[in-house]
Amino acid sequence: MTRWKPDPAGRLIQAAINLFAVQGYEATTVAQIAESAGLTKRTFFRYFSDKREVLFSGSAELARVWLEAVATAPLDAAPLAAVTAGLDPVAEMFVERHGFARVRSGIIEANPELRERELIKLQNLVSSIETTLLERGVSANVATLAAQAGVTVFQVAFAAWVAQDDPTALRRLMGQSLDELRSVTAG
Amino acid sequence: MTRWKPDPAGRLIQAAINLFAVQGYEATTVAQIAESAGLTKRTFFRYFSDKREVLFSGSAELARVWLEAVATAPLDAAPLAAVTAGLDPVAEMFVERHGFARVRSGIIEANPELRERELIKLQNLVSSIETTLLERGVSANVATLAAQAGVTVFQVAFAAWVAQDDPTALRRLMGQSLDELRSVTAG
DNA sequence: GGTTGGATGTCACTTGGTGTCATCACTCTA
DNA sequence: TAGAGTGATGACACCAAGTGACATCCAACC
Repeated sequence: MTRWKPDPAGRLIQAAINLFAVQGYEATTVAQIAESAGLTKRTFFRYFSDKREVLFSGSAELARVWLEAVATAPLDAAPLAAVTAGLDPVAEMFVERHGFARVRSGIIEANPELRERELIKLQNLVSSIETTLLERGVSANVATLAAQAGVTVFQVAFAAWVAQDDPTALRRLMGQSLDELRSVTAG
Repeated sequence: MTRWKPDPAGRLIQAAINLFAVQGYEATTVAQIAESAGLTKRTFFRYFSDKREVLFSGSAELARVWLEAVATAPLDAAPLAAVTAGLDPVAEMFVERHGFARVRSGIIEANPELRERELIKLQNLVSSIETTLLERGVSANVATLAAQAGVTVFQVAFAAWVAQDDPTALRRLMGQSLDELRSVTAG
C-alpha cells in the first residue's frame, strides 16, 4: 500500500470543480475543497498558488502543444501561418475534453475573478508564441500582432465550440474564425 | 468650511500611487493608503471595490471616449474602420497624461494581479465596442474580431508610447500598429 | 534497528474585504 | 430655532485567502 492516496493535485481539481459546479466559486472555501479531497487547506496551497489556479493547471499543456507547432513550422512560412499551425494539434487535443471544457467554461464565465485569470493565461500564451516568433526572426510588433491574432482566433472558435454539441467541431470553427479575421482586416 | 476634505477618491488614488511607486503594490496595505489620505480602510472600500481598482477608475473615460467615436462613425464605414475611428480622440485624451501613464504602467507591469485587472478592463472595452458594432448591424463574430483587433492595435501602440518620451506620439504609433496588423493578416 | 527525507498536518498570523451600527455636522421644515 | 432627517465617515467584529514555522509520520535505505 502507498502511504497516501495517489494524485493529490488531481483529487483537489476534481473536488474543486464539483463544489464550484454545485454551490458556486465564491461560496466554496479552500478548506472545503481540501477536506473534500481528504487533505488540508495548507496542502492545497502547496499544489496551487491560489484558489483560482486549481482551474488552470491545464493551460500549460495547451501552451506546450501550440508552441511546439509554431516552432516546427517551415521557416519560410509567414508569421501568422506559423501561429495558426498550432490550431490543428490544439483542436485535436480538445476533442476528448468537450464535456469537461463545457463545465469548466460555465464556472469561469460566471465569475469575474476567474475570467481575469483566464485572460492572463491567454496573454501568457500570446507572449510565449511571440517569443517563439522572435526566435524565428520575426520583428517585434509583427510578432505581437500575429500571436495576438492567432489567440483571438482560438478564443472566438473555442467560445463557439463550447456553445454547441459536436466535440469535433473545433477545428472547423477555428478555420472559420481565421477566415473572418482576414476579411475584417482586409477592408 | 466644508465638513470633510474634498475629493476623497482622488486623494486615495494619489496616496495609493505614491505608496505603490515607493514601496511596491504588495508591500502597501489598504490601511496605509487610507491613513495616508486621512481616511479609514472601511472608507477606501466604499470608493473602490477592491485594492486593485484604485488604479483603474480612469478606464471608464477611455471607454466613454472610444465608444462615442464608434457610435458616431458613418454607418457605411467598414467594421474595423468604425472601431479605429476611436483611436484619434483616445490619442488626444492621453496627450496630457504621458507622465502619469508611465508611472502607472510601471506599477502595473510589476505586478501580475494588476496585469490581470488591466486585461479584464481591456476585455470589457472589447465587449463594449463589440456591442456598439452589433447595434450598427455588424454580425457577431465580425464584431468580436474587429473590436479585438482595434483594442490590440491600441495596446501595442500604448506600450510603445509609454516606452518613449514624446507625449504626442501615440496617434502616430497607433497608425503604425494598424498598418502592421493589416500586413500581418494579409498574407 | 535506527536514520533520513519528503509529503502532510497543526497553529498562529497578516491582510483583503464585508456587515452592522454609531457618530457627527449640515440641512430642511415646522 | 428646535428637532428630525441625511449622507459621509468611523469603529468594531468577523470571515476567508494566503503564508511561515515547526511538528509528525511512514516508507525506504544503510
